[in-house]
Amino acid sequence: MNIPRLLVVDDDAELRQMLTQFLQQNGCIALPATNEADIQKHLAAGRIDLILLDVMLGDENGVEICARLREEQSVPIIMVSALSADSDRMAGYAVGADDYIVKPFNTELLLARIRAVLARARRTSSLAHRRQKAIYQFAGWAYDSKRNEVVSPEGYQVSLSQRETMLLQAFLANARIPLTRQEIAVALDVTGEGDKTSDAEGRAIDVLVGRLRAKIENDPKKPDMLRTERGVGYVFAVDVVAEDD
Amino acid sequence: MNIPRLLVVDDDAELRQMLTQFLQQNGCIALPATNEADIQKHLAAGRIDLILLDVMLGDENGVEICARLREEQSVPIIMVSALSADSDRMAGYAVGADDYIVKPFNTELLLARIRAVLARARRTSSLAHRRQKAIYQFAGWAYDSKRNEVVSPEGYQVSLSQRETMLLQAFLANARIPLTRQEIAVALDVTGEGDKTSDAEGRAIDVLVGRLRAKIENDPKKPDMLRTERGVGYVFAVDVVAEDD
DNA sequence: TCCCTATGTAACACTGTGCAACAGAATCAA
DNA sequence: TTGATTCTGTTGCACAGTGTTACATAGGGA
Repeated sequence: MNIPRLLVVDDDAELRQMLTQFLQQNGCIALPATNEADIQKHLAAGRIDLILLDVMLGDENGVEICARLREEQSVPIIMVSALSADSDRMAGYAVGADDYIVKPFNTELLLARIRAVLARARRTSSLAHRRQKAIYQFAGWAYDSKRNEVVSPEGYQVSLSQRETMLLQAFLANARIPLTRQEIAVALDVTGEGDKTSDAEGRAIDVLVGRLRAKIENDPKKPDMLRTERGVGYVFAVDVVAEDD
Repeated sequence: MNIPRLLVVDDDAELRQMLTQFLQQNGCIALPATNEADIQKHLAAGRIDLILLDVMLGDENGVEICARLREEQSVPIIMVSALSADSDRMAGYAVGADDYIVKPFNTELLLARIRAVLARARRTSSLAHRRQKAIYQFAGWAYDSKRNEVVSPEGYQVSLSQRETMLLQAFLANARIPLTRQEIAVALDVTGEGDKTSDAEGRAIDVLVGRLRAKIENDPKKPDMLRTERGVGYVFAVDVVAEDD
């Protein structure tokens, strides 16, 4: 198992220093950050397993930052705050924080919660770091990722374009989980370079989904597997069996 | 979007009753349990999205149960306890609890944390143990939650919109229990992000009910199943049988 | 009976989605 | 290189899903 990489976001230099040091001593890689721009930089630069986010960041607001991060990332976030009022905690949870810790906190407790969140993320980890399986089967279909072939239940071979293949892979890896256009765009943008929003804004995703439907749905007009979740995105609504090679 | 199914584990009958009722009123399906055997039974019987686990269970110990569950299941667990000492919380997190709530707790906060954990699980979960009741039968009708199809007694297939489906699910989960508009609005807004009152204030619910009636009632003018409870809300006045897949 | 309130619902407006048609980019064959 | 073919994003339009509004109607008490 890899050493966890944490991002410590706090505008109080002393506390930040203390926290990073403490975490380093406890087997983590702790990177300091002071504002949203910092966070984005780190996220772009490399893997971050968890963000420790202070709610009060001078002129920025941790809750808002958390909400924005959630829109595009699924990196776990623990909010840290001096505010213990229920309404504050609820605000934290509402924007998708994974946990909420009130200052001053017992450092051991902090570690325990970090471990809990990391363990959960690992247990359920999604798109990114998952071992590549070779053959996927779903609803009679088979997709061989090695040969990049798709075979229908009747035995016909269907050829998918590169883009369609990537889309199918994204769905196979997230069977039964609704994906937003935003998420799909990110999944399709493997380089991580391009402007992730560009795809999601237009209708490119819709059209692409339509094209995939045309190839793998029995009746593309009434999608059975690749369903629309209005106002959300799309779900691959079948069970997928993945086999090692 | 499915209605979350929670398991409320507590040996105090009164508290258990209060909790399940509160959760039902807030758009969840809440199932009561008193001990580990109960939990195992429910897990084996059908889909459970989250377990609310009291730490003190008479002669059993919630922390140990949690640890055992963690070994084989990845179902999210929120521990509930009267103990607030840091060491106790750490014990909870150490065995893999997703959250830890101290009694007495604000019920709104409880809801917020349940939503947070559910949202997290939904975002990332990929494991396939979403074994759920697949088919509901009522008054000759059948609703297949897997294919999301409704079939009339005569065998005609009826297609419901997403919203209508959610409404039907809410009624199926609360057959014979009158639901207020407020409760229905909450059930339709499982994510809890939107303003829950918005739906209930206007006539949106009424219109939606009308549309569902138009599709599943024999004579929509004289509703047989989906009855109006004047001054209260609506009741689904038929018995519902749920079958495993 | 009248009156007031709750409910039913048609009509409308707004938004999200499906998709055909088009155009530029990429790939391939010769 | 040229021309054909395939891939892929964009655009525009039709339509479906859903909430709102306005008005009709039903219930129930005085």
